[in-house]
Amino acid sequence: MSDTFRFETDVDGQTVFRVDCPSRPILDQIADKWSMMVIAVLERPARFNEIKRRLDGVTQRVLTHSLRRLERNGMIVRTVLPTSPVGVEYSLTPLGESLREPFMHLYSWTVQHSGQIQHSQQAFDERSRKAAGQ
Amino acid sequence: MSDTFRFETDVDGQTVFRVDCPSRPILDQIADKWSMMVIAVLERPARFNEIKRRLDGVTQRVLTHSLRRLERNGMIVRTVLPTSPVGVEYSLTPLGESLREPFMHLYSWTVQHSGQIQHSQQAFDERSRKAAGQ
DNA sequence: CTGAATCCACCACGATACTG
DNA sequence: CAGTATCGTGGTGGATTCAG
Repeated sequence: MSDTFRFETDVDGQTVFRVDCPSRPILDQIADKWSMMVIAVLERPARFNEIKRRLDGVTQRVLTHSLRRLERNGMIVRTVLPTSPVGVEYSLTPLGESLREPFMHLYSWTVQHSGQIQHSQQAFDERSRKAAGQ
Repeated sequence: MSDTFRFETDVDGQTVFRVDCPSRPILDQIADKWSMMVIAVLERPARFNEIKRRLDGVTQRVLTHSLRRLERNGMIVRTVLPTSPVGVEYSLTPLGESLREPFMHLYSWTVQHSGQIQHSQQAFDERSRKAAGQ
């Protein structure tokens, strides 16, 4: 097994996900709604307000923080354009580009199954209400 | 375009992710570290303590909540075993099963690139410290 | 235009204790 | 074994204001 997997050990044929695996905090950061949509939107380079407009409902603060984290993780690059007033363009790095495919698969899955999931949620809540009623 | 996509509109060739898209809250719940690892572990049905043991570092409370949400979303089923003392077995539904592939792709990506990401983070923090120092 | 800074409410999570 | 209940706390996100 690859060396990068050394913190995910097998015990009796069962995979154990260890706390000290380096991928833990990473996974925590990339498994995030806004990160996924930012990566999706950056198929082409875009400026701050364009991203904000296309990510309907995101606040300025949250978008700024998301972009900072993505930049820190090496998935996007931030370029200040020599315009007046200043413009800032965000674009994917090769690393960010390579993340698009797994992200888009997950996103497509979500869109395709959201109806079924909503139905499950309603049924679950219905059962809960009945149980609580008794 | 499919009807399920009706809340993701295109404007001048640009994809806009709308707030009122039904997939929004779903995506928020699915893009979660623990959900991903629970789905990964449930390749075979497993009992509560087995899942807890294989998800190193998860607290009882958090695992319970994750399992409840996954159950509510119709991705896993909870079965009480007629044993003494009582046992509870969790297993994937077809819906949960179909989520395994996109999840595992994303997880593999994370493990494979965590080294590179850590490096990017260090470089970013280094630049930030220098900038702050001035 | 692209943020940074501040205030504040919420809830997610950890720790701990208790139960059928 | 598989939870529930409670408390305390830090972080996340919204709203608003200020700035280069």
